[in-house]
Amino acid sequence: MKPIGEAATPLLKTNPGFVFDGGSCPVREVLTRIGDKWSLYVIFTLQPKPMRFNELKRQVEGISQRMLTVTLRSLERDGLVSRTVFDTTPPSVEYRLTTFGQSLAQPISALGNWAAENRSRLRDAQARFDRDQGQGS
Amino acid sequence: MKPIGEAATPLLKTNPGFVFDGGSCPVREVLTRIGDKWSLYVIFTLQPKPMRFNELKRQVEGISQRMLTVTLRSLERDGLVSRTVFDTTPPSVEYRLTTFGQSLAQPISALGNWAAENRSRLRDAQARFDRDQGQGS
DNA sequence: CTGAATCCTCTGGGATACTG
DNA sequence: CAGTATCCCAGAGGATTCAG
Repeated sequence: MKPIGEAATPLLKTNPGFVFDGGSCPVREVLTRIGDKWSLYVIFTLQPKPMRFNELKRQVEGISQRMLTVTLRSLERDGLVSRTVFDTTPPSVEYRLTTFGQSLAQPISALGNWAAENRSRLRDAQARFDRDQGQGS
Repeated sequence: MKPIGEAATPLLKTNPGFVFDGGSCPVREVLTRIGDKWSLYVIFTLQPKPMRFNELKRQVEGISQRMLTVTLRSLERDGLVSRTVFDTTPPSVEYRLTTFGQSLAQPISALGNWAAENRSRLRDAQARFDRDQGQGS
């Protein structure tokens, strides 16, 4: 009996077969892990302060409850986020970035900076490309 | 959708207006663009030197021909990669990173460095998590 | 050699309903 | 409040085929 689900319909892919060979590109490994639709946003949102589930869900508005759960589980599994349960009358769970998770936020910031600085250039290039394609120069 | 960071964006202090929004969050925009399965690898592979299609395909081994074509088109559209056709008897096309593309390689390297340095820790955390889950205490 | 087009599969992920 | 379990669909991407 697996806690997360049967092999047929796994909520989380804790499947051990996903690991590539030892010599694989680490970038690929990392991007495969946190390059999904929500991980980075959750990490970012948790950076300022720990949050509870619903608070987090509100902040990362747009995320479905399922994906928030899945994403948090993944991040927890990676040791990037810690999960603390308070067995109060209304159950509350606090999620917070670990030091490890905070360290990941650094390189992500670099990418974010690049993105912020070059977004317009990117869009411009796209527009030009599309225009040229249409007219055939 | 809606911004999840409110007005406060504590992580990227260097970038005002760095908000997680589908339309205004540059990180999301960039990741949506080059956060696919192959773009980064192609950029990486092209970083040392320009390459032709098949050579590139060999280097990024594992990529399908279709995805290489699609990926290159996207990168070209974004102005990250330039495409030069040599109308020789056996047609050859050279792809090379633009200066713009090279600049993107920088932040990606930061992420890559983090990945390389923390891969074992990541795996360890995953293994521990999975083990704990499996035993169910 | 370079690439476009088609087919088809697999999985990410949203909506929803149900537990404790 | 904090999840968990199903259903289901869109889209990414591999394999294959055709074309310049």
